[in-house]
Amino acid sequence: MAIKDWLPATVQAAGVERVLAPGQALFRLGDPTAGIYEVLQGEVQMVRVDASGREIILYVASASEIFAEAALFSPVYRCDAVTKTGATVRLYPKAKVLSAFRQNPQAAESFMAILAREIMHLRTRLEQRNIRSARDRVRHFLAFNAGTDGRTVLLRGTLKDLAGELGLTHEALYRALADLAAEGEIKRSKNKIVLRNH
Amino acid sequence: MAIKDWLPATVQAAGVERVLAPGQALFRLGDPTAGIYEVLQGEVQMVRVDASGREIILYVASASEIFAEAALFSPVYRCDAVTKTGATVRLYPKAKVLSAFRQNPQAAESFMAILAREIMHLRTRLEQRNIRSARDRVRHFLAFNAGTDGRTVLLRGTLKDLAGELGLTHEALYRALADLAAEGEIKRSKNKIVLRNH
DNA sequence: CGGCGTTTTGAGAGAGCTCAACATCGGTGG
DNA sequence: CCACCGATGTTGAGCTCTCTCAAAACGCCG
Repeated sequence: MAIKDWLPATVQAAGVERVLAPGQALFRLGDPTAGIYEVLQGEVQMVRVDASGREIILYVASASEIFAEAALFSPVYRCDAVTKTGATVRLYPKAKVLSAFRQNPQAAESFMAILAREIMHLRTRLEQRNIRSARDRVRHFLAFNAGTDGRTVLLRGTLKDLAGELGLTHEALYRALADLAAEGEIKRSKNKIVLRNH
Repeated sequence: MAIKDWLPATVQAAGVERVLAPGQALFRLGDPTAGIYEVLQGEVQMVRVDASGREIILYVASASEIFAEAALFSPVYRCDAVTKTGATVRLYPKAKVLSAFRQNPQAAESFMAILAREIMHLRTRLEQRNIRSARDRVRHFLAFNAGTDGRTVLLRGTLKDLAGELGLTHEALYRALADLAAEGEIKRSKNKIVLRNH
């Protein structure tokens, strides 16, 4: 769900773009919250530093994703946001977003719907990770992401990206797909996979 | 975050309890949405049946958890909710909840905050699952769940439960904890674990 | 005490990871 | 048009780590 589909136009207009150099921090733990961010290009890592100085990664936001939603409801950021490779982000100021929600219950409802859907999606992915077998994990992904016909799965990025999303190495994913195809359970095409009932 | 801490009292009063027998369905794919549910006791599985008749599990809700939040924004349920072992749930009717949000922006904001926090938590858990090594996964958990002193982690349930949350077998968790303790990285007590800087 | 669930330790096997080599594809520039 | 290059895709072989199965110690509660 893209920002432009639910964020009120007035708030969208208030968006501020910012280009981050590799290694640069967008905000740090304890900084007063400015608003929510959308990743336009690159990746932004949310990290927290533990007592012994090690970094723990909380989340890695990629292009088109929103992060720091919780900042709307907290006076300060609860972690650091850093980009390793550089990134472009857009900031939607907290005050503008919140006042839009207060004046426009419809907008608030849309935002809640987005958040609720994201929760559902994350829970499903987490459930997927409970599946040990690479093959079954791929099956779970395919079944859940099948289109309206229940059989066709369109692939967005590369298989390598998909491997990351599934928590597998790309080799394991290639092998699982090759096996499933060899046994006739799926049929692979350029940018899609078709499930076959057997 | 318990329901009673954020759901307006008027809506809470409208909650309806329901006892489910083992194997019973709470709702099915396509049923008109009634509202959101809270699990009081037992477990409720959200499942979807794929084209070839296999079940894919989307989520398993346990005691005190809320599920079907997305139902507030959809006319029909998008999956089945079934309990294997029996459960008690409480239903908060959709109309009551939504009207409370419309009349009371404060309540809407609280709900958004809950959802945003849940997203953050889920993302962190998902990131945790990207860690292969049992030991490092435990480290990630401990670092993230350390109290205000950055060193003490209070354990809520049993270690077995924790193993499930971490996506490890209980044996693997026991061994990882034993190793960390043997190397002096942590100190274990009755219901807590203390990190030691070294 | 007896029973049940959690915690703990042991041994073995399997599955995915790691490292490595190679194929394939798309884009770029001579 | 072709050579080159980088990234993706693919396959092979070995190893490590966790899972699985098993057994026993421990703690709690009736």
